[in-house]
Amino acid sequence: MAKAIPSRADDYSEWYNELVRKADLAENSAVRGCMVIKPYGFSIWEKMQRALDDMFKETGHQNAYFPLFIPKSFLSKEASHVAGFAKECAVVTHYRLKNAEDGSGIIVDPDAKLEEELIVRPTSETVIWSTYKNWIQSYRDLPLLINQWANVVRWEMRTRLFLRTAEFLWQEGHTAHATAEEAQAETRQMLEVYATFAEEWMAMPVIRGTKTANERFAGADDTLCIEAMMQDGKALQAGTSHFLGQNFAKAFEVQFLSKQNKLEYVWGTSWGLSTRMMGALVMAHSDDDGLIIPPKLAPIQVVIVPIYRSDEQLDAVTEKVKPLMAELKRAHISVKYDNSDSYKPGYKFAEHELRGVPIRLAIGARDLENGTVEMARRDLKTKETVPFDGLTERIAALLEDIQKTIYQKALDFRAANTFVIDTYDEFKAQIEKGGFIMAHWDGTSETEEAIKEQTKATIRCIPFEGANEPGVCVYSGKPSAQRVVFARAY
RNA sequence: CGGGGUGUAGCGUAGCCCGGUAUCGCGCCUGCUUUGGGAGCAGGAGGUCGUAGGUUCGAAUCCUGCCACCCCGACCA
Repeated sequence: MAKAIPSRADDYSEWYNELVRKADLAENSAVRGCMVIKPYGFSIWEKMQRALDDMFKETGHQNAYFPLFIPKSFLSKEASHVAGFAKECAVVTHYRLKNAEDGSGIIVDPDAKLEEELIVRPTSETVIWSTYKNWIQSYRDLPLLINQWANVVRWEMRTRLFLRTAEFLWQEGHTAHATAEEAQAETRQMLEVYATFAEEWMAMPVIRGTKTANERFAGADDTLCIEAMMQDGKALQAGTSHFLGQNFAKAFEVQFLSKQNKLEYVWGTSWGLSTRMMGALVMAHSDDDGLIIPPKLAPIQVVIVPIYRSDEQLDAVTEKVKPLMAELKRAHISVKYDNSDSYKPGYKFAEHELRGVPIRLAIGARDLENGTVEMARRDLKTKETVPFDGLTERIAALLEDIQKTIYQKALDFRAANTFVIDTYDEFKAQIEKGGFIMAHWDGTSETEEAIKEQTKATIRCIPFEGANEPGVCVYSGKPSAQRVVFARAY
């Protein structure tokens, strides 16, 4: 039978799109640039949410919710912020529909025009800071550590499932602090939360670093990010954490009285991580047979497929499986017994591989006789026959091993596709082949722009670690203090 | 918004150049046999060919407008 999904090597975009659809994660909606996240895809997102939310709580944050609509005037208060988002905003201008007088259908009632247009939030800094103005008066009100889970809308020219949709789900943290140092520490701390999430939960290694001025968030003094490498060698920005300085505090007049009884502007941060991570999950680990979901994020960690010829055999297998399932659940391992009679085992095997279930068990008459079970791991596609006794411990250990193995595989892939380069000719040749390029940069926007123009490569980040040797810029030959990460990006 | 491509059954497609109301596969329904890697056979249901016009005795096919989607660019998490 033909492969369900095109090979990664043929056309990476096609492979990605087909996989997202076939694995039942999401599909295009009838609404331009939006997507429908299907139940299976959403269950993975829920696991991501829970993991992140726990880490936010551990670091002292609370959840809240702010409005979807932003009065136009709010958005214009911070000059660089509005400049950054103006081109991609959905705008509400009316509040009522009516039947057309000529009977041609429903039209917007021209009499129902809003006094002031509402913007569907592309991000919530402005509504939130206008609220913070009322919440903060004293140093005793600080720090204010708030997160919200929400949807936002950015009217992108070109969309792509999970990676860039007109509407997407995310969390956005917005904090206010008494000092710049404290806000900067918060920015750095939340980046580390994201990095931990990416590496320990998603099994996806990331480079932590700072964005250049060109790539900085609109309204921030400093933008930190984590960058991951996808299997086609392109970079994906997986999370950002911004130090907002006093920009929003000044724009929204958020001031507090300090211990010294001085009126001061607060210092802000914001940080966000979106459903784009679902795309990252697909592109970081999957193979031509389907998804490979890290065990820690898999909605189903173990699937059990019974092999039988008669109802009696099925009953016998079911009796054997029942106590095992109870035991797995006690060990907090999620398990599904796929006893549907509609499909044959081979079909079920392929289906669960497509969906990325980490471990598959197959049990038939032969196993009942021998006290064994066939255990298959999704990541390496290997299988072995193991004793039924002690299965729970074996499965727990294997889940951990799979989590480690796919992380290591991604790390090795990144290492094999990261190149230290010192001449512009080599730079241009390598960027065509993909991967990360560690090169010196003179620190100017002109050089960054010129390289982007000529090679489509951008500076993904100025990494915190591992590139701290002086040299000369690969483009201009001017002095450089450290190497930066160049790549083509999503 | 520029450049390219596609729109035919739930999904994937042939037919279009050279007009005569539609091909094949998957899926779906029924029955029997199957079940340790995507089952086999037999029978069956399902399409105003994206949409609106035009040309013609006759349009999936030719012409024009519109719409949608995909890929490449600009924009971006």
